[in-house]
Amino acid sequence: MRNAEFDREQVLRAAMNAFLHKGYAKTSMQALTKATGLHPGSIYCAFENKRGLLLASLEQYKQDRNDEFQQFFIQERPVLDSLKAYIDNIVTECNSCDTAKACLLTKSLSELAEQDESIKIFISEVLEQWQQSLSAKFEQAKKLGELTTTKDSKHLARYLVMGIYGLRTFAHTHPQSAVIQQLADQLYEDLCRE
Amino acid sequence: MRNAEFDREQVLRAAMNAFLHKGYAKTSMQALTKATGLHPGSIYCAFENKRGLLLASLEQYKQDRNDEFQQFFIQERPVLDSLKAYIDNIVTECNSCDTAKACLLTKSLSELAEQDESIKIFISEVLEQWQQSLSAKFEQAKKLGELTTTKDSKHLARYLVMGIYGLRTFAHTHPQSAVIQQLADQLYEDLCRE
DNA sequence: GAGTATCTTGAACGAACATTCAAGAACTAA
DNA sequence: TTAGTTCTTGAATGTTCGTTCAAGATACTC
Repeated sequence: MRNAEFDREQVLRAAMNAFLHKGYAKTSMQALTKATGLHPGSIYCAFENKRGLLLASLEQYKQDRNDEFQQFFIQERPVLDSLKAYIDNIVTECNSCDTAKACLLTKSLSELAEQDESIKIFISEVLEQWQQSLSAKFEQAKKLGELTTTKDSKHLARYLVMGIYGLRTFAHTHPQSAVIQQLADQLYEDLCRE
Repeated sequence: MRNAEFDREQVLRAAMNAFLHKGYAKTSMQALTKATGLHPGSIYCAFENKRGLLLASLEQYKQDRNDEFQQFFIQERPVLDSLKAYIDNIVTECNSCDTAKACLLTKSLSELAEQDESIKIFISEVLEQWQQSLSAKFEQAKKLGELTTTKDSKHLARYLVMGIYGLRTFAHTHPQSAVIQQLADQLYEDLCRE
């Protein structure tokens, strides 16, 4: 017996960054061996092929994003304050370097949805879960009396998700602009209105 | 002397569809020769290379989209009615086949922004012009008393653009869903409020 | 410490890629 | 009809791609 030598999470984060940077098609195996420090054989042994490495990276990305999400709502403060902090964090991402302003899930979805049905389904499910988490937070805010609106929590969550998608795309044409924060503020305001 | 035989617009629309369908990297020259009906030599003679064909396609896409935009506002009716019809048309696109729900500009931006600065600049400028056209319509609606809001027209245009970006991404995970229309309606409502 | 199972290594593979170019076809002008 | 110019054709090119696999290295078991 003998265990693999590499750190799986470390490898997957390196692959994540590579895919985020160049997209799936343009990220060559050569680039992936360089980024991960693994030789081709090891990658194929551990992840079957390039597609498998993307799937594993998406899975890791999902977990990382999930953990991050939980962190924002773990603190003792109004739910809406946590939500605002969560949105503002996304704004910060949008105003940072090119790699961070994109979301690996939506980027991969856009590139591969038409070519790979099962990847499309996987990503759609992850995004749906995220939406449901947000919906639960809106519901919580309503129950605690923080939020007074007649609108359905699920609708609010969808609207926020749509806004965040839009924000990220918008950021591509507006590097480090105060406009992103302005739009995010407007979005938050519209969500919490009446 | 002798003129080229092919119809440039027809060729560019075929290329546009190919790029929209598979993305730039995954659209091979072989696929492009098939889609356009042109032989490699003709493409390289007319557009220099694959990248040149994309640029020409983007230019054509810009013109087509511009013409389409103007059509919505040429009719004699309240500006806001035209705007609503314009948004609803996008909803229809989002609910149609996979190829139509994406925008070639944002799709190419997402794929190539980090690798090709001049393509990024070109696309950013086209999107900025679109935003300004929308801004002008909001301004017009204000002047005509259709819209009563304290908000800056440019801000409204940015918010709408963000919403449309988000709508298109959202549509990728929700094929032919009533939810898209619901979100668009909410977006329009938020824009025209107070 | 010998034997064995597993992991690592990286050169080698065929396939697919963007691009080229010389030969052939077609149109124009005289 | 002919000469000249331009466009079309598609096989060939060199490169890069994802993937394989046999040889070597390493750790565990008994």
